[in-house]
Amino acid sequence: MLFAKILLGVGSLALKQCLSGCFTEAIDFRKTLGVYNLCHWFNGLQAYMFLDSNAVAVVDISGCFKVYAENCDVDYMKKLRWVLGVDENLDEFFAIARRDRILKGFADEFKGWRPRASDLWWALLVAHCQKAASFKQGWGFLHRIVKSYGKEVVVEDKKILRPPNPEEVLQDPEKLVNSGVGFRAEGILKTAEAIVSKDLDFEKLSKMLDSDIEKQLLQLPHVGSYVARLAMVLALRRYSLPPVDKWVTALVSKVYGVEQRERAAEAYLKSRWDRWAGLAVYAMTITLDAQPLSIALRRVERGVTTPRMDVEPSPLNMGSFCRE
DNA sequence: TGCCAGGCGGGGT
DNA sequence: ACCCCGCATGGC
Repeated sequence: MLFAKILLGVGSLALKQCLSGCFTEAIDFRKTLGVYNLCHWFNGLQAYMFLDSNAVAVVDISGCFKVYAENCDVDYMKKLRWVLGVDENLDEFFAIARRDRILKGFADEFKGWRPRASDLWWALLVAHCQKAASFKQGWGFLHRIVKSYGKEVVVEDKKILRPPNPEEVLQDPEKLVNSGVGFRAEGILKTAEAIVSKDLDFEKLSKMLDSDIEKQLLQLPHVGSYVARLAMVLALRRYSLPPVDKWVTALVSKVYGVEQRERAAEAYLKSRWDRWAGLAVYAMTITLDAQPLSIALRRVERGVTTPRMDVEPSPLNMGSFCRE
């Protein structure tokens, strides 16, 4: 018994294989797995995805997968399909994108891409980290948070870093502060409390209308409409309310000639994209490599609106964080 | 060296 | 319904 514990290592879970198989759907798994994924979880060939606190899926770019969990009684196939967006029909979104000045190229290159859904906690953490920060700075925070807590699971004899859960962050808030998140720490901690206390609950939210989900999220201190809506895109696949920040406002204003105000940009995005406005914003950040505003604007002017693989870090290429 | 950021909240008008 | 500032750090 004691020997077994030592083999497993302190704090690591003993996971067994529950599922394996291959998807046959026409999905571009390389892009689906690669977009906005940290280097610990995607290496260009395969990705680790956390389906819940006790389950990890290993998915490769050909669409083959294995699911490891403590307990195989859960319907992990359903969770995996949700996380990968296998059953999401984006035809309408891509039809609008093909006629759009910014997303025209994206519509061609990313046909077959599906946004991965992250869990609500990670989605909110990502959103908090993007407040008043460039893409590079924001994802730098996230990378440091994951490394600083250093939580691991063992999958296929390899130790894989996983994000700290909200309990672990509340237990040791100093690691959060030491990750350099600055004033964002308070909002992150309040969000963690709400999730631990079940005031905020994925199952509850997923039954609600988009506008009601936003209202619920806005109850949290230091969560405004940007953080709320980005989390809705990332965790709930709800796209009707676009997360509008200064970057998107300036871009929309320049490209479509609308007044440079958040309200105007939002109204324009909703009228153009209807229920896909949030996904359109997300796609804009991907296709412009989440470059700072001045560079993004220049690229749109020159018509360079598909990702450039030499830009690093970018949503498609986040390996540089691991090499810092 | 400084200055300021892809947001929020609390203060003003 | 606006505008302005501070917030704590990192990045240029």
